[in-house]
Amino acid sequence: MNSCQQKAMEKLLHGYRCANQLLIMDHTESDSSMEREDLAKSVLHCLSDSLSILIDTNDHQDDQSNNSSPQDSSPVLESARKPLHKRGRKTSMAESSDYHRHESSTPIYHDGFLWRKYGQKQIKESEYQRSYYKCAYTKDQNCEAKKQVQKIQHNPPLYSTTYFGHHTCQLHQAYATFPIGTSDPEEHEGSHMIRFGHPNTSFSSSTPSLCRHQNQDHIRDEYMKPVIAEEWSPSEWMSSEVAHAVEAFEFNPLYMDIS
DNA sequence: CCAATTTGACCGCG
DNA sequence: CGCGGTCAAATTGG
Repeated sequence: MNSCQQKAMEKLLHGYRCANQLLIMDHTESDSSMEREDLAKSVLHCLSDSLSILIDTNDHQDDQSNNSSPQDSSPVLESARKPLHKRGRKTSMAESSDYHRHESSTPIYHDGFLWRKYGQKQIKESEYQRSYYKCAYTKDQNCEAKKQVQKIQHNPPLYSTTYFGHHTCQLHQAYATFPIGTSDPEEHEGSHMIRFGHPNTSFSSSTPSLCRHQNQDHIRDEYMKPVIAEEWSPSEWMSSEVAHAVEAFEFNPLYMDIS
């Protein structure tokens, strides 16, 4: 499995998790509409990103077969699709493993990951502050993923969310994992599935719990709350082969074999 | 009381 | 030296 496929796979998986999270959310909670919207957007973005990756990969392969001059063998991913930053003038962070910027009319808080804020700064040219987040599992699992959220325009409102690095943590995806191989329906019936619980991971005492809500200027922060899902069966949505493949991928993305 | 956020200090880089 | 990014002590609030 090449890196582009892997990338697409990761995106799709994340989209799957977001959709799943959306599905198991407590719809009776009044203040969850924002979160639902964010998650739905995340699903769309994951799908469109995966598509773009696959399309790019395809184009790239076509280029290579038609004309055997691979102009650029570096990863074609986000940087190629998103002309947000000038090429050849990369910042040190843009050069780092993974970098993805996204703009939307509302700030993205619920993207399916759990973040912890570690700073906020007034940026020179912008009249709005920039907020710095890192994965809540940074300490626990050395997950290096970070993101920055900044309002960049007032009317119409425009927010920029920039992601750095990729998630190496396992817990963030826990809500989307499912018991595999145990197809006994009794086992799920009436059982509760907690979003951040993972069947194969024990929680350490430093496992981040869920955060509080906070209002602050235009940068409003809201985090996910634990939600208990009832009567949800993964087999409804995924064939067992796919489920196995996904599990294999999650535990060792490099060894996954799809053709 | 505990954990997450806030916020000013600090630090490395250009 | 100024800027952006990060740290960590203080603060906040459930």
